[in-house]
Amino acid sequence: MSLRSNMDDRKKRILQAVTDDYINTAEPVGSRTIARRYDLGISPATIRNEMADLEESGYLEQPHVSAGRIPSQKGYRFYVDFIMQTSNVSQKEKLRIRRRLEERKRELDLIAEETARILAQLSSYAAFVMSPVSKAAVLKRLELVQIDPHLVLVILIVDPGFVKTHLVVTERQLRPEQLIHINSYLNSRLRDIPLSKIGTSLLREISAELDEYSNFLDATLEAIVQVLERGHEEAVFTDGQLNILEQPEFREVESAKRVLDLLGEDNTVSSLLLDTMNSGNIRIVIGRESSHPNMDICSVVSAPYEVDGVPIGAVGVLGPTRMHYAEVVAIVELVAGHLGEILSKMVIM
Amino acid sequence: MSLRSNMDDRKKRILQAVTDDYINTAEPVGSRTIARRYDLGISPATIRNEMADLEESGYLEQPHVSAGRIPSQKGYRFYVDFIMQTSNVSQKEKLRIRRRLEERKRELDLIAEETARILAQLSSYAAFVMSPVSKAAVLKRLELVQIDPHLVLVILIVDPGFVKTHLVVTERQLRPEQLIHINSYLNSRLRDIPLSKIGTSLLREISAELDEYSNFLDATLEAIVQVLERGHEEAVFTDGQLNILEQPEFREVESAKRVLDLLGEDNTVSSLLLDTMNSGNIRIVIGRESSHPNMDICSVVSAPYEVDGVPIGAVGVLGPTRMHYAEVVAIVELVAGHLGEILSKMVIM
DNA sequence: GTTAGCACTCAGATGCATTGAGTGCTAAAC
DNA sequence: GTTTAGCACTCAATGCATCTGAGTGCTAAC
Repeated sequence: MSLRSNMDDRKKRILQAVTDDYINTAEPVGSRTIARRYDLGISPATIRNEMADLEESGYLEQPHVSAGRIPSQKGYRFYVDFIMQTSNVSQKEKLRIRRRLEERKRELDLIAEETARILAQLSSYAAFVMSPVSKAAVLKRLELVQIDPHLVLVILIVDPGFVKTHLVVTERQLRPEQLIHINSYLNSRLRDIPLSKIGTSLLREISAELDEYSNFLDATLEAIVQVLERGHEEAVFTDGQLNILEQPEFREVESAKRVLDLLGEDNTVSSLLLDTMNSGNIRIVIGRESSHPNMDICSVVSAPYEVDGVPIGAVGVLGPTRMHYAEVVAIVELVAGHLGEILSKMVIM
Repeated sequence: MSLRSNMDDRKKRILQAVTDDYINTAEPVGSRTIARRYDLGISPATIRNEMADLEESGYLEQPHVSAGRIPSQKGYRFYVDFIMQTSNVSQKEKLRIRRRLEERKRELDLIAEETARILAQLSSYAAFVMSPVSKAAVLKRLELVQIDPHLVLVILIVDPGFVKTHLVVTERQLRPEQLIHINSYLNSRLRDIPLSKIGTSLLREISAELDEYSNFLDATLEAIVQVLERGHEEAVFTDGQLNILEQPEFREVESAKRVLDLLGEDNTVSSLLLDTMNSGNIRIVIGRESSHPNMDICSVVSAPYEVDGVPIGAVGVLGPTRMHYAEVVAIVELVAGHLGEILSKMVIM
């Protein structure tokens, strides 16, 4: 008998090799594979013997006798506790993640997103909603409200559009009369300016003019840019991709892939919705009627939504050509109608 | 030759029967099926003849010679244009939809939701995030800001917590001094009250005390309830279910179903995350180590996130037992860390 | 014009042989 | 004692042939 412990170094390396390989390939790992892929300096036969030991002590198992080995639950546990070392994420990656977490979505997008979710649930197919396009929107007014000695709430009133708010932390404490001064100055410079014209250059100009407050202003103005910048590009929100997979025609992985890829391509869906918006009517596209090759097994029902009689966006449902058209048409029309109404109510008179 | 048009009434009814049946069953429809299920008063043989005609004129097609018929694209088009009548949605249903569209999510939930999305993307598995639990939160201050003669912005400052804003449309126009009066009165009644105590009954009381403004108050107070009411129940947000399906172990529809159902059950996931939160440490649960039967083919990596050193929630990733543990552990830790930091910054000092 | 009867077709299920990846065991080599 | 080559053995996966049954089209009777 050897004095080796139950789990010597070589066994560890083999367990690691099996686990790593299986994690990557999802195929049972044989002794030859390990001998080839991992430079352990031992022959397949030796590895076989070790693997047999590892199986006996419960770290590996065999799906069937002539397959390779896979880690057992105990094997994974050992791997996690004693073998693996957590990979470290690059600094750049960390920053990117941080930034994404800090990003806030604009109100309009939230509504579009929620609408997509509702539509998907109601229809049991995939749904998408294009958020409103508002080309001619102007900044109607801007209001600064002191929440706290170091905290100011920026309120932006956009017409035709919405009220947006944003919190800004101030380094230096501002007195109320200072805030009022800044507030009225900003209004005099920004009132009735189209959002598309409010870029970094204009704001930098303003910051220079009011340079005594530049410290506070920079943060505020940056917030304004952030809120407004994305205000005039349309975005499409999708939901219910999972519903698609419930449909028997998409049982086969390939056909499901084709459809999901389709939904992934932004411009396909968004150009379809733009068409619908411009047409001003509910539209049903069946299979190859669409120009898109991958759409031959799908149908789409889409409808525009309007504010003050003007179409400003569109919603749609995608399902198999074998779709519950009657039901879906009713739902799409209903949701488009409601969405238009809700948006009209949010518009400042 | 008959004088009948290309598409007489009986053909229409048969096309309708085939389409309806196929929409519901996803199986090619045979003549016997139609004779049995739809009361057309004709025998299968007659239906066969009609179906042969419909196929010749392109409305139906056969996947293969000994299968039933299915509608062609042209068939669906005819069905949509001339046969189907859009079903109407019940009044009750309409209201329900309307209400869901009008609901707004609270800021905290949005952050949790976005975090889940990021985590799912980074890990390529399914991700979930429990939104922060804040049992002892109190209403620190309440601010009313006139945006417009008929529009008031309600600002709620919660400690420890967040700033929430809500727009209220006022029927009657309020003078600035009236608003200030209401504002200070509301503050005197609500300041430092735990959110859990601010219920409809307290607010109704206040409304009665200030009954000259009750019209405006009712809307405002309702908004407050809406914003705060759900403030102290934890919610779990999930994302990346689709990623799960990409894993080869979940190719089989049944096993995928099991996992997706698991993710659907709120309390399974949330109790797991609560455990993690209370443990205060990153946790790896492998296969049957969990008590849940359907989890035997999955692993979960979860970590708490903290504000001021106190765990207030948790995030997690679910994948097959064959999971990239090293990578996922790093990602989960990173995201939990960032989330805690971001939330601390949102807290009012 | 409608229907019953019947021969015919073909996808899908079932059963059986073949193949090959991978094992465990034995005995030789180190 | 440990490692390795050789070999018989196992069994999932694959390919192939057969069987079954749903559904058709055609013909002839009603």
